[in-house]
Amino acid sequence: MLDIKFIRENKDIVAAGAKKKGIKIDIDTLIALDDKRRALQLEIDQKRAEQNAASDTIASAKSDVERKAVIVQMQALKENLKVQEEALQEILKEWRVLMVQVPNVPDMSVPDGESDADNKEVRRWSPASGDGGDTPKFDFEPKTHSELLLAHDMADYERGAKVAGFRGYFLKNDGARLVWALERLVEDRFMNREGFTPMIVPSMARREPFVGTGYLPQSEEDLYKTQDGDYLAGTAEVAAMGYYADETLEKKDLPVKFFAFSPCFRREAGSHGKDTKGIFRIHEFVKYEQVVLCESSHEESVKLHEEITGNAEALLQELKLPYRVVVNCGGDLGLGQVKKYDIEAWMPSEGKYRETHSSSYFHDFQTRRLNIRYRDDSPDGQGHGTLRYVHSLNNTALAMPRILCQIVENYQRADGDIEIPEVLRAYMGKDVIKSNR
RNA sequence: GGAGGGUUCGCAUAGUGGUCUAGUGCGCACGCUUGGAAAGCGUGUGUGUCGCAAGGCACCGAGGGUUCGAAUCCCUCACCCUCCGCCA
Repeated sequence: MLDIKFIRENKDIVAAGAKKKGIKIDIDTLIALDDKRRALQLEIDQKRAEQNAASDTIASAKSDVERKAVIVQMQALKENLKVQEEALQEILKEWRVLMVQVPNVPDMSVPDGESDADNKEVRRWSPASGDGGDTPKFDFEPKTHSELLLAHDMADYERGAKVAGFRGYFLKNDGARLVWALERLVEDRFMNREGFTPMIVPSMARREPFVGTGYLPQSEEDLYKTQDGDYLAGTAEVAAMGYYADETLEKKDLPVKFFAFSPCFRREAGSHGKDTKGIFRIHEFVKYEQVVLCESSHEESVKLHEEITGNAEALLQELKLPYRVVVNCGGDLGLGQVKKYDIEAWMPSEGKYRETHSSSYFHDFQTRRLNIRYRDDSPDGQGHGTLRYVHSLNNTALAMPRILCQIVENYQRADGDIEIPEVLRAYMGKDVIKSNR
């Protein structure tokens, strides 16, 4: 949610931002409606002032006659007031519908474009050549992750579908053990990093935090919903952001950094036919997410955005997976996002980089909806500072089992064996996953 | 699943239809006092919104209703606590 004042004062910027994101919204209609809202609110306030004054008169009236006269007057006023209040309710209803549709304004550095095809590469890394790394070459035809997992009895999709339906899966043997090894790796790395609070957060949550984070009402069809009206979250961001909803934080405690774990559920509506083989795109997975709240400053947001992006890159570098970072174009940004980097790791079987991490910042778009504030230092060093909305950011730390796709494909050998990344060997207790020759 | 109690200005409490635009205590801020501190005394002490300002309006868990007027009465919901039942 943007501040209506900001929208009124910067309607051209807001309109241009929406256009860049490819979102249709008529700002003039919203402002015209807001004019009505303001005018009506003023009239109602004046009537209420009259009513409040009369109330004192009635209470202190010397005679019943006097009292009666004012009451009759107020009865008439009340009828009038009621009509206006109902009119205001109608306007507010419409106003809110429009307000939650207004997207946040993308950063200047976000490239124009319609879809992920228009995202711009920022940098590349590969274990062979480091920065500016080339895409790796195989001297044999690389198998797909789906084939590799099956060949080593690390996954079972048929029984997955039998039990859990389309996109259902079981992970077995070294497939399951790789996930557990990765969990321990990422936990060890983030617990050695300053400032992150480890959290296990709810996956099932009320509607409010979904609206607060910007997933609702726009993406209703991407979410699973329970018969009690709760939703299953596609990311720990939802619950982690909800954690401090309606609270005021201390400036000295900022930035707040969560290392949040949760199961994730995504309906993948509209992805029919995409990535149907293997475990790249599935309905249920687990993820460690970095969620950050910081003071209300663009510079601070940018600094932390680079930091949490770097955290994810460090992990991929340790795993020695070739990757690139892209800056997402306007059309590939979510409603609330100001800027987003996707990190994509190399997928040899496809000859493409595929997304493993998504790192974005929102300014106060989410926290305005969630009502998360902090008290700023007062300008003169005395008394209270003003309350401000914190800024929010998030990035994947590690999502599983998706990362297995890139691991097994990049670490496959001509003989069919899969090497285990060096950093995982201690956790796995071996160096190689042997094929069943 | 059943029964009861609760949710008030940072904290604790008062408040059962009209001087409640919410009292008191604690805390906090500033000032006085003091050699310094404590105590004491005094003043102040939320958020949002409209307004150049003076000031107005809204907010007593949330949403509705009754009334000229609601923290207070009625309804619905959320959460917390206690007990009973069930379960781990």
